Amino acid sequence: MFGANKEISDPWQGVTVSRPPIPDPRRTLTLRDVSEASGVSEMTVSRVLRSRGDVSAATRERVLEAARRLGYVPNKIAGALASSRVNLVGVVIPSLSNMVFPEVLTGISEMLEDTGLQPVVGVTNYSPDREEKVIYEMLSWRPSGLIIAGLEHTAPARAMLVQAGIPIVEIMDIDGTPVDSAVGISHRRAGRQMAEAIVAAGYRRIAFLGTQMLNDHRARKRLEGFEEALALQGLSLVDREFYSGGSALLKGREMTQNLLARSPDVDFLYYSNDMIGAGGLLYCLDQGLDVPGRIGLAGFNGVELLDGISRKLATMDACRLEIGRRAAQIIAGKQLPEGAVTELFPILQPGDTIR
Amino acid sequence: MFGANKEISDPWQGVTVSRPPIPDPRRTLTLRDVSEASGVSEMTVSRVLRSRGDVSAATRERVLEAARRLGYVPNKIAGALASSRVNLVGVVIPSLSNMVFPEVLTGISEMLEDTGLQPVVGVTNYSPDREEKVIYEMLSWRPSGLIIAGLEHTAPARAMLVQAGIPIVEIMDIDGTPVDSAVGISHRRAGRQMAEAIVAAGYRRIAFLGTQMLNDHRARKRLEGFEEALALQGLSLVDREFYSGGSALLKGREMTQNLLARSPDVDFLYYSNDMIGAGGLLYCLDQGLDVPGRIGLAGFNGVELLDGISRKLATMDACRLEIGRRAAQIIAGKQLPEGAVTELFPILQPGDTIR
DNA sequence: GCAGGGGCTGTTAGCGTTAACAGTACCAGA
DNA sequence: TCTGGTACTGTTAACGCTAACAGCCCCTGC
Repeated sequence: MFGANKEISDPWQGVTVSRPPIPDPRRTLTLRDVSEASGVSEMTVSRVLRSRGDVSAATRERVLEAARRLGYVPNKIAGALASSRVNLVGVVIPSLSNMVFPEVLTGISEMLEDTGLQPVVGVTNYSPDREEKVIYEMLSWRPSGLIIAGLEHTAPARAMLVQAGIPIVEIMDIDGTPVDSAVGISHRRAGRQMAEAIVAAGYRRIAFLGTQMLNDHRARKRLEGFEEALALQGLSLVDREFYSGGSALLKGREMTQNLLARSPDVDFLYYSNDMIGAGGLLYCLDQGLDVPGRIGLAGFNGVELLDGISRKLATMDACRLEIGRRAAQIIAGKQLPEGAVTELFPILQPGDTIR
Repeated sequence: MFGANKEISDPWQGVTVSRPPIPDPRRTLTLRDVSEASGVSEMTVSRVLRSRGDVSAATRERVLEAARRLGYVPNKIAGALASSRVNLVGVVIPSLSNMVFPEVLTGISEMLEDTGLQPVVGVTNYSPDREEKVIYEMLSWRPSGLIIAGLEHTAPARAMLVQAGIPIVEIMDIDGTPVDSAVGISHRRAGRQMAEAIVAAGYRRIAFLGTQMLNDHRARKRLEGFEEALALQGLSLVDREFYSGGSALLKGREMTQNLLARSPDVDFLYYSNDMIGAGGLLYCLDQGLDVPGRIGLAGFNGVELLDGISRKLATMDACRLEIGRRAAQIIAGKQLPEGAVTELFPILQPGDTIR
């Protein structure tokens, strides 16, 4: 079959002779077409297009010219099957609509840039079942590695990850046991630290406002750490308010209004993320409340996007960019060892909302 | 080769006999392994796992049990090559870090949900060269369709899209000639409409604040339409300020401060997007300026995220969710015809910042 | 009894590429 | 002159799966 090249003297003649029926002009091109158009074997074309092995300058030029003229685009499906090498890295994250994961992605892409590896994103919407499906789908493309947010997965999902035989990096969180390696921060510790800072600043009647989502384990762990540290000081949350969905800034405003109406004497509001925290801050400022004197506020994430607000919300940077970078490094085999936990340490930024 | 099943009576015996070297326990599994483990042919396993064709309930159960037990994950690379069907839809967008494209993606995923099609995202960072590479990369996976932001592409990129032989949907913008089909709004018209509304409200000394990016064609077209409409009223921009990169809210604040220092008598600020518009609004409010009496403001995009700010910024919804939905529908072959331009019409939301 | 048709399972032949190996031609050095 | 190498090109056999077809068995209806 591949011997057809032998019969060809004029490459153009070969094209029509060797294809019995009328060649469909919009059929997608193969290496074969370029091979026939340039009068060399498919293997040589393959070598030219991948810049692998020695090819004479003249041949290379002829092949490239033909490929360009025909508009040939290689078929990676076939290439991947033949070489059992796939330049894809799966990235499984819960959401794209808050600002945190896009930044992680930026860190990943940045680090993968010069490796020939390409990230492929899958979104789970914080649903464990959906995550399981996304993992299955991703693994079925046999990627070179997988980066996945969080340490909590369904049992089958975990089994798939173990079985996959590729580097797996669980990101964001390190409070748990990774399948392979992990890069992130301790959210429990982050919650504790914030609580300690708040209490040290003299606040005592503290409330929490956050997401309802059962599957946002990182938010849950922060709250657990937070309450744990309060308990050590003999304190507990005065009130709490949960939300789900909707516009974060507006939700923060509404939740804050509700909570202050219900518990007017609280002196600190701890939010599970910066967006709702900023909404709350805007509300407090609109109400003319003395921030941080009468009431303090803090969020989480260090969302740069919000820097333009008149008062800077206290927060903790989640090291998103760095997490993305490190995870990509592990997958790409740069520097870092696999099978280990890389802990990063967020910095508390007191901003203007803690006295 | 595939006849091996005939020799097997005990499925387990077969496994060791038919693989000359010691089978690597962590080798990735194939249909063959499931076939041997369940005592049926590879084809039957394939049928069971794809629920295609008739298979007896007993056999199906046996196969599924074996697949589950082994932890088999099908190899889509091989499947796609054999069936020349790929359930992937390429989505090429310029950025993930402003809020607009994630929402488009949401619309796309939502519509693709029940079609078996899966979006794969590529980001170009507003670089035409990068876009060309991303398109090449995507097409080399032979996706079922491609959704791409904008109508402006390099010549080779355009050629590739034409050649690809798959449905191509160019989204966001319709001011130009699509390769195949397009779904979007007229940014030129959007700019005109906003200018008309501003002039109708009595503002006369109008300034523009926006991105510097040469390759954000939609922002450029909005500005062109805006100036065009001003010209018809005998007006022109009093001043303009550009930025690139950085935190949008903060940038909006800084730009506004600069511009007002330079041109204190402007009475309207037209921003190229809501984020910098919101930053500007916060600045004006902080300065105690009378909005919208002394000075009016408007942005673009209808970013819901910002709804919690005390004063609502005038804006125009870019129909992002709907654009994503329609584009996905075209790719999936639902309802809409290919090869056509679908124009959507954004609604001007005057908010609280136009008098 | 037998034709015809489901229901179920297996076999064959690729899909388009690349790894591994097999040349061939030519040149340098012994 | 011959040996051994280098530079270049071609051939063969997969990669893991599915389309297409080829059975086989059993049942139904005449």
